[in-house]
Amino acid sequence: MVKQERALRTRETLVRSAAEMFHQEGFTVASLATISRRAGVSNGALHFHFANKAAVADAVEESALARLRAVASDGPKAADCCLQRLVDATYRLARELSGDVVLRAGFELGGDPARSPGVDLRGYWQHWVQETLRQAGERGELRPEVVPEEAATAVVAGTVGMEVLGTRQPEWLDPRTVGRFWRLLLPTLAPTGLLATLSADGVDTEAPQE
Amino acid sequence: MVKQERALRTRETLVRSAAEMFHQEGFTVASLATISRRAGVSNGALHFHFANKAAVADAVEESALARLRAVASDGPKAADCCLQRLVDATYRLARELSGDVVLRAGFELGGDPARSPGVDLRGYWQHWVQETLRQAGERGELRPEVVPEEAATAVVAGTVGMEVLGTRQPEWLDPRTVGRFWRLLLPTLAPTGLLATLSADGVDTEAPQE
Amino acid sequence: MVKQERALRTRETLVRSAAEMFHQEGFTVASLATISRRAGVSNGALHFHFANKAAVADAVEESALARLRAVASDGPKAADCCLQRLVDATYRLARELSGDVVLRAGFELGGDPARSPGVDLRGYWQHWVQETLRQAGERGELRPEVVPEEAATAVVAGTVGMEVLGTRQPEWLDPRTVGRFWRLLLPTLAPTGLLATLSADGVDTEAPQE
Amino acid sequence: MVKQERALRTRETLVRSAAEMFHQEGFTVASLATISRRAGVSNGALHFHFANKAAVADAVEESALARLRAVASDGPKAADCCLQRLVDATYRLARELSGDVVLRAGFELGGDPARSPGVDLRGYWQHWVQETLRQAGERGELRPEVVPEEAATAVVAGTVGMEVLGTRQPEWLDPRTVGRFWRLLLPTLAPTGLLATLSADGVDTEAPQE
DNA sequence: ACCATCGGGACTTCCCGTTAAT
DNA sequence: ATTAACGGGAAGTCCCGATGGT
Repeated sequence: MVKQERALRTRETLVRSAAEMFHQEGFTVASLATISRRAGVSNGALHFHFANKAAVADAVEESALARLRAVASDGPKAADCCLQRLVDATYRLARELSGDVVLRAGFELGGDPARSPGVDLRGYWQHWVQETLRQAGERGELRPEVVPEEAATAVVAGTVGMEVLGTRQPEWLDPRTVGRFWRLLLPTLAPTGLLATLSADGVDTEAPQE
Repeated sequence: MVKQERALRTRETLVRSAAEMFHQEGFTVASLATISRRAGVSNGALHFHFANKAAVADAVEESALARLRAVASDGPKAADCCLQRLVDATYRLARELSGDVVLRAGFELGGDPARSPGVDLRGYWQHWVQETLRQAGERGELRPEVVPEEAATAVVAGTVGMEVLGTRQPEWLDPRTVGRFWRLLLPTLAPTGLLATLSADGVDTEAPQE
Repeated sequence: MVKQERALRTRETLVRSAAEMFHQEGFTVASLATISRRAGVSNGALHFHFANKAAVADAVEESALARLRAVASDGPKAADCCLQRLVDATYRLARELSGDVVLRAGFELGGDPARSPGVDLRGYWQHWVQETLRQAGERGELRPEVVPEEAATAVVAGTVGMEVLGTRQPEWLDPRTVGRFWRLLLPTLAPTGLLATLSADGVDTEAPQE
Repeated sequence: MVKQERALRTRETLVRSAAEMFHQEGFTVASLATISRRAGVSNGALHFHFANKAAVADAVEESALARLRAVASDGPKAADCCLQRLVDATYRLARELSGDVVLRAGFELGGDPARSPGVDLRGYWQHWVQETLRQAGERGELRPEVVPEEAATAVVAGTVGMEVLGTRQPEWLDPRTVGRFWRLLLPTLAPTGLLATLSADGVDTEAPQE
C-alpha cells in the first residue's frame, strides 16, 4: 500500500547512491556505510532491502539493464532502416552513459573481476548489435562484401571503447565523438544508394523511458 | 649495490606475480600476501622492494609501459608507410595483450578508480596513435577528407574496446578480430592508390624486444 | 553486552588455543596467527577479544589462576587437618597440571622473562602453602622444632620443581612422584601422634570445580 | 698462536654476553646484535665464531655444563660420606647459580621450548644425584626403608625448584634456603648414627675450578 | 672482520560486512 | 529500524637472522 510506495523510493535511492559510489570508488572499495549514509538511511535499512553487498550491486546492474533495454529498443519515432536505428542507438547510449550514473555503474560492474558474472550489460549490447546488423544484412542494407558478424565486431569494439574511455574522460561520450566513428565506418558498411539516406549524426529520437 | 643478482630476480618475480593477481582479482581485492606467496617470497621481501601496495602496482604499470613502448616502436623491419606501421602495431598489441600478463594488468590498472592516475597506458597509446596518424596525414597517406585527429578517435576507441573485451574473452584479441576491424576502416582512411599496397592482415614484424 | 553466547565461546576457545601454543612453543615464539587459526577464528576475531599478544597471555594466566584457586580451595569433603589438606592439594595440583593445558601454560608464562610480572601463579601457590603451614603450626599439627616458614620453603621448592620438570617429563606429575616426596617430608613435619592419621598418598577429594 | 689467544677471549666474551642476554630476555627475544654489541665486537665477528644463533646458545650450554661438572665433581677436600658430598654439591650449585650467569643461562636454555633438546643440564644433575644416592645406599648411608631412586626424586625436585625460583628471586639460592631444605630431609634419609656426623649447612669445600 | 643488502615473518592497526538484540 | 557487538582479513611497520662483497 502506502508503505510500499515509501519502501520503493528508499530502494531506488539506495540503488542510485550505490551506483554513484561504485562508479567513484569501484565495487570493492565502496562501503555500504557510505552508500546508506548518502542515501539518508541507516545501515540496517540497507540490509532490509538487500541481503548483502552483492545484492546491492545486482540491483544496480538490473536497473542498468532496464535502461540499456530502453536505449536499444526503438521508440515510437524509430527509423525504418536497421542501420540508422543502430546509429541512433549508439547516440542514445552515449548520452545515457553520460547522464545516468546507474547505467555507467552497471557497465563498470560487469567488468569488475570481484563480481560474479551475472547480468553482463556488454554482452547484452553485443548481442543486440549483432542481431541488428544481421537483420540489416537480411534487408540488404549492407554492402554485399560485408559479413554482418564481422561488422558487429568492429561496431561493438568501438562503442565499448568509447564507453570505457568515457568513464574518466567525458569527451569520449560526446555526440561528436560518436559522429566521427560512424562517418568512418558507415561508408564501408552501407551500399552507396542507402548511404545518402543515412545520417551519421543520428536522428534525434525519443529519450528512453522507464 | 652489491647483490643485484638475486634481488633483481625477486623483484621481477614479484612484479609478474602481482600482475597475475591484479588481472585475476583486481587491484583492491588482490592481496599482498597472495602476491608474495605465489612469488615464493615473504611479506618482508615484498616490502623490501616496494614500499606499499601502490608501489607494487606502479611497478607493474611501469613494466607494462616499457612493453607498450616496444609494441609501439618500429622494429628494424618496419614498414615505410605510417598507416601500415599503425596496423602492424595493433596486431602486436593484441598479441602481447594475449600473452603478457604484465601488459594486460598494466592496462587494467589504469582504469581502476582505486588507483591514482599515474602512468596511464591508454593515454600513451592514444597519443601514439594520434601522432602516427598525424604523420600519415602529412605524408599524404590519408584521404584528403579524413581529419587525422578524428580518425585517431575511431582507431583508439576500437583498439581499446578490443583490449577491454579481450580481458575476459580472448577471442577479441585474436588476429582475425583485428583484421575485421582494419578491413572496415582502412578503405575509408587510405587513398585508393595506397590501399592496394596495404595489408589489413598486418605485415609480420619483429616481436617487441625489451 | 549483548551477544554473550558465541563471543564467550570464542574467547574461551582462543584462551585454550593460546595456552596450547604457549606451552608448545613458548610465549615469544607462539604466533597469534597460529593461535587464531587453531581456534578456528580469524586474526580480527582475536583482536576483538584481546588488545594484543600480552593481553592474550594475561587471559591465560587469569584463567589459570582461577583453576589454581580451585585446586587450593578445599572442597566440601576437605580434611580437618591442615597438613592433610596441604598434601591433598599437591595431588590435585599435579593432576590438574597434567590434564589442563591452561594451568600448565599459566605457570610457564609466569617464568617467561618476556612477560611483565603480572599474575604470578607460583607466588600465589607459595603464599597459600605458607599460610596453610602457618595455620597448621598454630593448630599444633607441626613438630615444635619445625618453623612453618622454613617448612614452606621446602614444600614450595619441591612442588615447583615437580611442576617444572613435569613440563617435559609427565612422570614428574604422576601421583607416585608426589607420594615419594611426602613420605620423605611428612615424618619430619608432623608430630608422631598426628603422623599415624595422615595419608601421604592423599585423601581423594573433590575434583576442583570452576 | 697469539691470534688464537685473542680469538678465544673474544669467543668467551661472546658466550658471557650471550648468557647475560639469554638470561635477561630469553633465547628468542635476545638479539644477536645486542649480544655482539655488548661484547664489543661486530655482528660479523659473532658469525665468524658461531654459525648461527643456535650455535651461540649451544656454546653457552656447553660452557655451563663444564661448570656444572665442576660443581658436581668432588674437590680435593671432598668428604668421605656420599650424603655429605651431595649436600655440599647443592650448596655449591646454589652459589654458582647466584654468581655465574653462564650456568644460570645454561639451565634456563634447557627449559626453553624454542631450543632443540641438546645438552640438558637438569638431566645431568638428576643423573648425578641419582648416582650419588645409589652409591650412598650401597655404602649404608641411607636408612634401610629409604629407596635411593625415590629419595633422588625429592632431592632433584627440591633443588630444581630452588633453581627455577632463584631465577627471579635470589633469596631462593641463599645458603640458608638450602639449609632449610636439608634440615627437613636429612633426618628421614640418614640413619641416626650417621646423622650426627652430617652437617646440613654444608662443609665448606673448594670453589669449583675451570 | 665489517657493514649493507636481502629476505623472513610477527604484530597490530584499521576498516569492513554481517547479524543479533533492542 | 537502528545501533552496537562480533568477526574477517588485509596493509604496513618493525625488527631480526643471515650472507656476500669489501
